[in-house]
Amino acid sequence: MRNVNIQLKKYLAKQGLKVTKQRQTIVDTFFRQKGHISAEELYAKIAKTDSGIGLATVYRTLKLLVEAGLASERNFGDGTSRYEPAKTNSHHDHLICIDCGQIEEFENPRIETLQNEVAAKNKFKVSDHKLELYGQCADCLKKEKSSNK
Amino acid sequence: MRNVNIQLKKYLAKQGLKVTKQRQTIVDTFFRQKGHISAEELYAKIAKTDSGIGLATVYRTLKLLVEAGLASERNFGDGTSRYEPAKTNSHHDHLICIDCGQIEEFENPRIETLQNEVAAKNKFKVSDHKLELYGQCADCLKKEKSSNK
DNA sequence: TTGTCTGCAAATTCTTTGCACATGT
DNA sequence: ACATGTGCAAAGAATTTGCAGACAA
Repeated sequence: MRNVNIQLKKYLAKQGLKVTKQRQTIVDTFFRQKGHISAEELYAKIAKTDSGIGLATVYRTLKLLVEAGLASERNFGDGTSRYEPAKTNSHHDHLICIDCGQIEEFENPRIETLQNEVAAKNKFKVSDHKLELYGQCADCLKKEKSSNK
Repeated sequence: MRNVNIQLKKYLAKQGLKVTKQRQTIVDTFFRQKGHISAEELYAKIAKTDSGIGLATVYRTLKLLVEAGLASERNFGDGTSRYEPAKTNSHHDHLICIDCGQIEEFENPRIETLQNEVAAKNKFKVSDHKLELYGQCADCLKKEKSSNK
């Protein structure tokens, strides 16, 4: 996404921060993949072609992206944080398979509407939301069924 | 909750585990408060009256409760896990204030219904779900308004 | 030039584990 | 008796931070 790069540069400029080679590499790699990557995983991916970038820098850059509003941090229950590109519509949620760990996305405007109703009822001003459904995906259900025969 | 204690004892018996003084203290204290407590906080609460119970045991007991289905573990974005009594209806979700950290609960059957529809559409068998709305609570909004004058 | 960045290793924070002794069953 | 439980301190895992040199503005 060209657009993301421009937004990031704007953000950096505004904050008096610098555009460095490492940041560019990390950001490019991050946005080149679909989503839900951990700092460690991103670090490993980068290390394949671009050794010499430290894990700490990956963490620092991811945090920067979150602050800039270009990425969001999620926590799906294993001990580690995962990051994903912030979609222009942040209105998507996750189906997480507790067997294979696969993460699917979905979105449902009607749920969204109800969320806003709930917030309004509680005089809450919502800025973000997270909805996660944990269970078993179609594949794992199939496997389970055949092994239980 | 008397009931919880009985359930726990059944679980322990079934697993060949023991009912110890420490476990009783921890479990009692845990269920005596409203919810969303971290291991460390629970430990501190216990230490006030009952020193000599180790933090490790608190962690171990909380894990036990989760395994027994009597508590559930949540992660609200700060680095620590929080535990809450598993309601008989697990159908409740959270409003989290990003300013003061206050956590309110709500429940909404219609959201629930839509979640199940989404899952069915994806051939997913849901066993648990987490919905969190992050934003500012009424109090913090009020404070913000008056300080911005 | 000057303040921000970076890699590295050390430090933190949260959580788990190993071990020798204590304690339910 | 015997397996499980406990406290403590040490170990682990994930993330952050201090520092001295490197680099963008």
